[in-house]
Amino acid sequence: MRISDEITAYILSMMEQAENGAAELKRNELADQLGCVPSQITYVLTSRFTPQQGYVVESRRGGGGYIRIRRVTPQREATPLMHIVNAIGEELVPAAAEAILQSMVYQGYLDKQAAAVMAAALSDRAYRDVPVERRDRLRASLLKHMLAAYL
Amino acid sequence: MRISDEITAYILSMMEQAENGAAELKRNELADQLGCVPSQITYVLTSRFTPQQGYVVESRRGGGGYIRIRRVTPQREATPLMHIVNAIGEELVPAAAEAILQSMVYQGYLDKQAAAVMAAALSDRAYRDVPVERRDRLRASLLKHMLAAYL
DNA sequence: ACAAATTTGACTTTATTTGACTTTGACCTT
DNA sequence: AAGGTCAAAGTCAAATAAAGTCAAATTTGT
Repeated sequence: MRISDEITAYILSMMEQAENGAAELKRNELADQLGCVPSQITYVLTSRFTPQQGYVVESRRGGGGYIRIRRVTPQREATPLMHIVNAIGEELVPAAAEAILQSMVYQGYLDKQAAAVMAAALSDRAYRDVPVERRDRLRASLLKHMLAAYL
Repeated sequence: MRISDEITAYILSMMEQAENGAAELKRNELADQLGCVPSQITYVLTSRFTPQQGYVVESRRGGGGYIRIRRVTPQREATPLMHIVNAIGEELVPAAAEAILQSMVYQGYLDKQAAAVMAAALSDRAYRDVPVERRDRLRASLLKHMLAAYL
């Protein structure tokens, strides 16, 4: 069995145990327990606990640091919102981003102010320092993360 | 648990207790009570009770010295949001971004959900494709644009 | 066989803790 | 008034603790 699957399973079971549904762990400690290098934990987090999959990950470095993983959608029936999140690919052109936001507001999933904030974060005007060819990827990533946080 | 968090909690509870809302303490005494070195208190003060986070710290050395921590309630009119926006420089590290959002929520400029959305857009997690050395610039830019849009 | 996913480890960055040393202020003493 | 003593608080850098990054090496699935 893949070590990354074991890590995934372990985290999932931690989340079930915890009464608030959030798993909190120490990267080095867990790596040690499961016999892998710490960066393997990071890998699992970025490949299996993404916003698209309905998770939010927070962390802190330094003494007393930690990693916390929360589920933001009720696991079974995905909100229509998550459907949309899933439908967003790896890249997102500005017009598509606009369209998604507008339709979500229209359908009542998003309030106007939140949509305005997101629109600002998805506009090329905020990306002066980002090379043009990277912008659509960044835009897609930002939208997914923001939507997950909005839930 | 982090000793610095304990110190923080202790100070906060002192502030609640006091009828004027200000905590007054003796550095060496408190360090002794909580079992840490005195400079640890200083560390907590500079890392968690900054003006950015809405606190003012005054102190006096020498015999009969003390440290007083006050929460400064910003008068709304005097601090038009745009000032804050202007105060954000060209670069912004994650911790500073967090502090700004928290203090704006506390001051009632931002509702919690909007803050959560912004936090998601300011987290390194959303920047997988952005080179590390460009992230702080992007973060600053995004926050400014989002705040402007929120108004 | 090849592309995608995983595994590994060296290196970087951030946060906290600790302690030796410095500065300041109040109160004495002469 | 001048200086000395001691009780604070301040400074700063080293030590420690943790998470993040990145790219090379390996494994897996088609």
